[in-house]
Amino acid sequence: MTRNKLDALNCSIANALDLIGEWWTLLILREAFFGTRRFEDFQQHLGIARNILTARLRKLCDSGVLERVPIKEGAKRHEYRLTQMGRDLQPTLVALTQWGDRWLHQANGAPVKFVERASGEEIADVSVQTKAGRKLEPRDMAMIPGPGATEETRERLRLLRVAWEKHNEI
Amino acid sequence: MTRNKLDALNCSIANALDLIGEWWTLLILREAFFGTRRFEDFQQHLGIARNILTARLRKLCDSGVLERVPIKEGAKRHEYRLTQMGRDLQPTLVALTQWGDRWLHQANGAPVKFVERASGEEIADVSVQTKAGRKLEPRDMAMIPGPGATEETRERLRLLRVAWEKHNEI
DNA sequence: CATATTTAGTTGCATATTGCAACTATTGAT
DNA sequence: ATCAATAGTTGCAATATGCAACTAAATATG
Repeated sequence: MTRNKLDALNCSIANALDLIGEWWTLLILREAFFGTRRFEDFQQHLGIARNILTARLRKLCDSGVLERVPIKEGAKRHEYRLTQMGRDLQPTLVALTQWGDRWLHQANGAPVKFVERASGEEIADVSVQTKAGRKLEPRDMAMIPGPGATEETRERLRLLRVAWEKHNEI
Repeated sequence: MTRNKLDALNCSIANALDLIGEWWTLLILREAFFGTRRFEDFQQHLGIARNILTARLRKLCDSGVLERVPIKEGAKRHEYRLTQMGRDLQPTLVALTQWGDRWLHQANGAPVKFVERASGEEIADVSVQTKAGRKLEPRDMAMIPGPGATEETRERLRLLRVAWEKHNEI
């Protein structure tokens, strides 16, 4: 995709994918969560082409997901670190990992388990919840226009609601 | 990426992205959550090339994320519907949407709001939690080898733990 | 029932993206 | 001062995507 008419979609997923939806990008970010910081390490762990890695790291830095900082005070070499914006992708990455674990079984089960650092206790499945913490299944969740909705988005959501009232299903 | 050496990564994100990480795929799934079911509707709403849409829908059906069912009893035409496997991507998609809303501001705010259908109450931010429902920040979460971990994965996680003990940060 | 119009693709070709491998310029180590 | 490692860049081949025209079957219309 050359995501050119992207704005027309009026969709935060489209905007997000424009930044982090390219080939390799989420794997680079997974590596970053794994503690990888250096160009050579990303390259070797992932087996990604060097020119592509260059392009992806640049884009991630430009957009603020990673930052390029000196290895140590005053050094000329640098490393790539997650910013708050990058760390904030954690729920997305964990949700995607759990989905993969659940539906795309590795031969012997999940390669990696997520635990609370302090207790060692395994974390819960990432889920959509009310503010009170009640879990919501897809059918219990609805979409309504937000402040940035275009007229087209409003119309589509209206049609969606009408269709729901007929079928009561996704 | 021709994700060929993908297994070597021993990573559920890599496996998941192999299925749903291609250009357009997550946008097609967003459309499906929006209620879109027919080829022409996907094509028109997204503005995707028809041959690519064909390829993506086929792959999603083959892998069980969507299913191809007759429009109505006995009809020859069919539509594409989310399976349980597909609906199970909801937390991932909502998390990604919220990330986009938070960090990639549309001109006027979020285009779409997610609410509980019954109450109309806005949902919470998707987050990583303990089983007891305590919210975990990235620094409070750790990764340990799961049953499917390769020796290489184990070694990397060990190094990650060592590095953590030195720096206490991601 | 015959014909027109939708629908759901397929095909061929132009363009863009990615992979690969060799090359280069610094940096840091000895 | 020399050398190896690091972090890229460059050029070209292989893939993937975009675009527009074409097609066949299914449904709608008169």
